[in-house]
Amino acid sequence: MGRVVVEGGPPLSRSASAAASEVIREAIIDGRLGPGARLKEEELARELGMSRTPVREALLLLQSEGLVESIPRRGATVRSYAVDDLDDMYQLRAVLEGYAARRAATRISADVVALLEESCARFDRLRASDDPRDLVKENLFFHNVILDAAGSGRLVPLVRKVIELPLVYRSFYWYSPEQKLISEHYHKQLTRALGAGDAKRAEIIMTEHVLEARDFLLAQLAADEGVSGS
Amino acid sequence: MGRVVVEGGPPLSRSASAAASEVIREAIIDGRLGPGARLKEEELARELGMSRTPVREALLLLQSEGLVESIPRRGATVRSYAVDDLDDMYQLRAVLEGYAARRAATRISADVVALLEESCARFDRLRASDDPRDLVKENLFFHNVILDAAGSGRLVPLVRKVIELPLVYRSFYWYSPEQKLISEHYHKQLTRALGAGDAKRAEIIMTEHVLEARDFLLAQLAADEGVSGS
DNA sequence: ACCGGGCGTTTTGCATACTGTATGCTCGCC
DNA sequence: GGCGAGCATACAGTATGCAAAACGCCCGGT
Repeated sequence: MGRVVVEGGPPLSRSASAAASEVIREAIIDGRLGPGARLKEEELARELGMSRTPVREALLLLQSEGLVESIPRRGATVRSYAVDDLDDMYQLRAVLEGYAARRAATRISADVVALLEESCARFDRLRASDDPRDLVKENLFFHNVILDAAGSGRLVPLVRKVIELPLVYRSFYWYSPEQKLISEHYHKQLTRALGAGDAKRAEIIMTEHVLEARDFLLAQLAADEGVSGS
Repeated sequence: MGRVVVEGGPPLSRSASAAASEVIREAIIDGRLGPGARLKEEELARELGMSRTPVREALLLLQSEGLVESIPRRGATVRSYAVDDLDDMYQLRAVLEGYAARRAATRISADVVALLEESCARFDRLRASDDPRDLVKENLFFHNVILDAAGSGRLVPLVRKVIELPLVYRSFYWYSPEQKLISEHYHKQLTRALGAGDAKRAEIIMTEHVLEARDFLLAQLAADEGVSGS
């Protein structure tokens, strides 16, 4: 079952392997490929209209990002995470993003703050939407802007590793209207603190923001006991 | 010029790509392949006695680890780090290892503390040695024990990424006798704080320890202006 | 003499072909 | 009838071949 599992829209990058990693990553993050799903090289290659080689390279990349797990002679699967792992990752994320916020506060420029404000506005508009997908993207954008503003090249790939994964489980997380509201609030507060150059406060807000996200997610998981949304 | 640049000793893994990544990583870390060195796929394949495919995969892996830099159509080189990058990485390392120490304080067991004490003792003995290599290893061991004691599976690979790199520049860093003494002191203090379960203090000590290491390294770099050891 | 364009070489990127190993099934033996 | 060995199959791992892009070089022009 499930014939066309992955399928990109736009013409994509000119590099086949990069295109493959983008498409597969997208598919994993927005749930088309659920945790535990097998990723057969040949099948993916066929669906993406390319040979196995770039697919292999893409899978290798995704593995290094922690999205994919690969057992030596048995192929790759979408990595599934235990609750304890998620807890761990969110704590790490809190530490790292807190640090990012602290750095960003003293480095951010006015127009980047404007970007954050715009993101907040869009976030507000998207809250009404039923489909959480756009909201997830907007949220990711917000956090990425701060990450970039931190001005640490090494930080970005590190955080990506810890950020993207939990997104797999986001679907039902974002269904909570209160959570949407609270997240928007923290985004606004964060924007203000960064605009004011208040490093300590930005760090605190970000840390709390992430830890609350963890709490919500874990609570949902405990309630729904292992159901993987949609 | 350098014919046999890379060359492993033992029979290595039975997986060619894994073997390749190990050999190349070793070569980079211990300096046989200096920063900026070009890594031509065919050349490496020839020297390692395999085809280009596993070499490509190895390079991809090393790229994800930050040891190698690859420009799309122009091949891979050993990544060279500017002073600013090193600064960045050490700050990140301070944050991450500080967090690790904090977690470890409440999770560490008595026998693991004993391990740390033994490491301190060995460290003390090794201080006399001219060759810093053993000292580097002992230091790495100490930090790894704490990392493991932190009990966060996600933390270890993350820190590795930030720890391994600066090791390239380690050689002359450890030549300073005062630095040896100070490092040993911090290791002892850290061991005590962890043994006492004092999380806050362990974090502070570790953070300062790493940041001081950064300061020493950067000072050395500024003095020697771009000389790469030996 | 210096600069710009065209050609050859080098080297990556992708595709295809082959090999080895793990898995599941069936058949034969106990 | 249950169990283990052998076989078939499927798939990852590796090798090789091909095409296209980037770089250096040489040559002609100004």
